[in-house]
Amino acid sequence: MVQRQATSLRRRGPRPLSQRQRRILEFIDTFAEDKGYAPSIRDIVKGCSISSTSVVDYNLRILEREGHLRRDAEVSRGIVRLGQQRRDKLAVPLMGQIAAGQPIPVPAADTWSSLGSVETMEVPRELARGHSDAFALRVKGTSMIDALINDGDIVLMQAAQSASDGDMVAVWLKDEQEVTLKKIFYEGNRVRLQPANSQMQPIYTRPENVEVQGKVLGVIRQM
Amino acid sequence: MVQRQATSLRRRGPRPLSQRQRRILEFIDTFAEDKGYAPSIRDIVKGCSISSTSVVDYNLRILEREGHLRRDAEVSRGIVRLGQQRRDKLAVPLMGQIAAGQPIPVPAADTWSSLGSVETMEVPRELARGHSDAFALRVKGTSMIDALINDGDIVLMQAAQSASDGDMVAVWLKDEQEVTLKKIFYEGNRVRLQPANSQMQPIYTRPENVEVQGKVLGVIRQM
DNA sequence: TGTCACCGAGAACGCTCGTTCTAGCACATT
DNA sequence: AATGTGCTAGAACGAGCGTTCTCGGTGACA
Repeated sequence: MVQRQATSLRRRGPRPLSQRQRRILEFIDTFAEDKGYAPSIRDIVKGCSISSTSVVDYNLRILEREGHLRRDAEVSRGIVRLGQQRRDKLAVPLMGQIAAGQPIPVPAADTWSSLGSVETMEVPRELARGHSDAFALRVKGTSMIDALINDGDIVLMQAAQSASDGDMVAVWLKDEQEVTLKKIFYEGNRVRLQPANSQMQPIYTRPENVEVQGKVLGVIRQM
Repeated sequence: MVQRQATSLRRRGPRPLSQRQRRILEFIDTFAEDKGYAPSIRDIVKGCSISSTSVVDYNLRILEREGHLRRDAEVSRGIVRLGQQRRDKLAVPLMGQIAAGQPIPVPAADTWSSLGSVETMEVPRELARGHSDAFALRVKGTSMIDALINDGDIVLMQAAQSASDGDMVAVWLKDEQEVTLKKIFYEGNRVRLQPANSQMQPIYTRPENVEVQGKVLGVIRQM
């Protein structure tokens, strides 16, 4: 098991977690979500393919010292996860607005993971369907109305440079200088952009003119 | 300990809990909230001033049978409380479908509080805006498309018999024998039903023809 | 008066589980 | 080469804990 970390990094600040420690944390979460109570140390042994309880105990001490969980001594299943939002909600950054006249502001990896000051909102976990790097945008204007998206709606997005046929995507149309949300279909030497509203007509354009900016995971509208 | 119940009452239906059983349930909740994990049977013995673990076991069996909690056999602290929502997420019952041809199935108070088998989904608490008796419906068909609601969308509803001007409501149109989602405006001797889509025309009808069935709190669409 | 369902008490059995002790390997430091 | 640190392994101890068995008491019903 080669997962050693440079010692120099450990001297100062909170230490990065080893792969095994991250695995344990993740297992504790999924176990608790699944069963409704915390795993025992031997549950973790089995769930993470570890050979001994002492290894788990050792790593749990570290995780407790680093503030990721709390343990009550001598208490079965006394592990309590700390500092994480509720299991069935996903906190996504609300990046700003999406309007017809400008590209969408894609989060630059470190923009909000280090700097935690961006507004976030919680969405049902089912909406994101496993995409943990999702982000949200508030729609400005009614230019997306043929995609059944109104002024003020919130779209849950995932950054992407390409898409598959039928995906609902945010595309930047270079000629028109605007973004729009449409279902995308690649048809040989042209691209069909199909509104979600069946009563509306699709847009046909050249492949060079479209630039996929992200996939739409869902829409939330508050009345 | 005088807490005996009339035997005749026990024969049918869900039995009322004894004082001791209510005490145990309450203790489980406060313990879990306080510590972050479920109490052991001996914790309950101490916390409820009971003299034996078998008494707790006996009552826990009853509580499990009555659906107040779930127990995993042979698992320490394997008690999981059921039927109570967490504080900062909102679990709403997914009542079924809403289609144009039929009224919405309003939850009849006891329909899902006793019978716990209905599907539930979790929504962002902001969406419900304080309405804790909200419920959800899956939209069937594209008849609501002028309200920017598509086939498969989920609408978060609150039962209501009346509405204020500008509310987005589900109304049952008696003459047309269908439900639709519109913004409602009372204009003297007529009612204006305005689609959310500004490109669509409003419907005007007689007040007697409309029957408000619920307010729309929000819309969730999953791609 | 006897039977039965309901309920509580006490004790013992045996698995569950946290803890701890010893040992060993890899790598860095001195 | 000697020492220290980070980490993994295996095993055993002992307390925690769910389960179950026996015994007793109370009230309802016939």
